Amino acid sequence: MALPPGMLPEIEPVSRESTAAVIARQLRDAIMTGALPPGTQLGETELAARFQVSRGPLREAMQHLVSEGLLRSERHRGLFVIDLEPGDVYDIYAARSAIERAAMLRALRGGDRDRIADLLEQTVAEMATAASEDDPGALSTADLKFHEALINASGSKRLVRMARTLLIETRMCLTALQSTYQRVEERVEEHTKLIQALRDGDEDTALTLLEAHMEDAVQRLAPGTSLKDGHAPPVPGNA
Amino acid sequence: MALPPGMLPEIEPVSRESTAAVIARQLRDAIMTGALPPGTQLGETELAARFQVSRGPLREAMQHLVSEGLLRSERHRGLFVIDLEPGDVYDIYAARSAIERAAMLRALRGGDRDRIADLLEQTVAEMATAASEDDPGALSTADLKFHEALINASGSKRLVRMARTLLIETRMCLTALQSTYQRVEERVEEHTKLIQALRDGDEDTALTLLEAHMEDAVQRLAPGTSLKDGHAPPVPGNA
DNA sequence: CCCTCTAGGATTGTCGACAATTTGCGTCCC
DNA sequence: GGGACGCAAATTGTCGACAATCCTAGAGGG
Repeated sequence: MALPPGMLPEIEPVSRESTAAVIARQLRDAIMTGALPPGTQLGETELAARFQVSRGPLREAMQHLVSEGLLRSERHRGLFVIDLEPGDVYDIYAARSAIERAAMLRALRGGDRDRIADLLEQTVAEMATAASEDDPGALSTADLKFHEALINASGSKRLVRMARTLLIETRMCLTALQSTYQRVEERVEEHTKLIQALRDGDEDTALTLLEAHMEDAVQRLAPGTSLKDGHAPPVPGNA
Repeated sequence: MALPPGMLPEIEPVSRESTAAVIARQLRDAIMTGALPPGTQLGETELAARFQVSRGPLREAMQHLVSEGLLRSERHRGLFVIDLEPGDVYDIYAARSAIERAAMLRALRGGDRDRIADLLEQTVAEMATAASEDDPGALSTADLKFHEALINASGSKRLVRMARTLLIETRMCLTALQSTYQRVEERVEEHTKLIQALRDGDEDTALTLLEAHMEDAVQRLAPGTSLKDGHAPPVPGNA
């Protein structure tokens, strides 16, 4: 209490994060960016050696990722990075559509629309920067950040929690099918229009644009499917 | 291959579930039903002794529940059952509204509406039975089963995954505030109308009814809040 | 030549013990 | 008597080793 407030802002224990959390985050990033391609088997012993920790904390990290849906565990067989099938692309975007629609609604009605819009515009600026530097990875990251910010702005703990995995999976989709075939200006434009509708408090437009945004993405990543159908086609196959 | 197909249906390894999964499920049920009240501290050593397992698998189970949001972990302090604040009730139902709306949409458009409706009617029958036996616990369970069935019927892995925790939290709400103050007939009636709208393929009615259903529940459990507002009031406080 | 059975290797699942950290209480000094 | 310091108990975090289980490769028999 002898310390004057304002100094040493946010002093925190030297190790704020648990070891397992650190490992989980690193693996998450590796999966997200494609450093660990889908289907890869993760050996506990090998990873424990690489991270310089025993198998205990590592197992905890793995379990965490399993329950998040990023890893698939086969008993007595091993852990594998999930591989996204065409149907999953549909499923991910359908779920995202539900979550982000709700987040948008809360942002629209919860007040502070301008503040939220400002935050979002910041991420769009990042997108523009990444686009001008021709860095597709950074572009995708900024894109995701936009949606993450939107959901955070909803103020709903549970929407945020549920969206975390979805956004990672989205990133996996974008990494796997890196050819987005979309002009960057168009991509930025969609987000900008979304912000404008939010700023205006125009619910119908905002929700419609959001839906269209998702629909666009699905049709780009998994041609032939549409969110408007109730179910994804069983398996497009390898035709 | 010597066994004729059709016999011994679904023979499975003696231990199909991992130890941690069994423990997690048991704790989940205990939390759900209120046997472990919110705020309870769970000591690893004590639980390990009770379950007759070492702390390893038990820790895994705990971690699982933490990442599901049912337990709150404080580093070097212990694990506690989450306690739901008034704002959480709002948050839970807002999230449920988003998920179930999406599920309903997929059920409506995905075909097999009649089959789904039949499944749902089965759970409503369970509700009626529980009501006639004046068993509020069973009534809540059947109620949850209705919504679980609806979400399962959507066929979306991710909607199902996200809903799991939400439904458990809902059960916690119902247990904590057991006085529902709602006539059982009314409760059954709401679900029945929902099914009818689904059967008819009447999207507008179904979605509206669903929204109203959630709104009703929120106003009953957390009076003074409404899903129509963007944010829950910061904290109703103890006025 | 194909199928079956068996032995080996490798991986996960489980356990008990040790180390690190936090909290609460008792003591000491002012 | 009040406050700060320090010790001790309890709890979690971590580790290495052992046991159980599963896949694979190879030999043997039909």
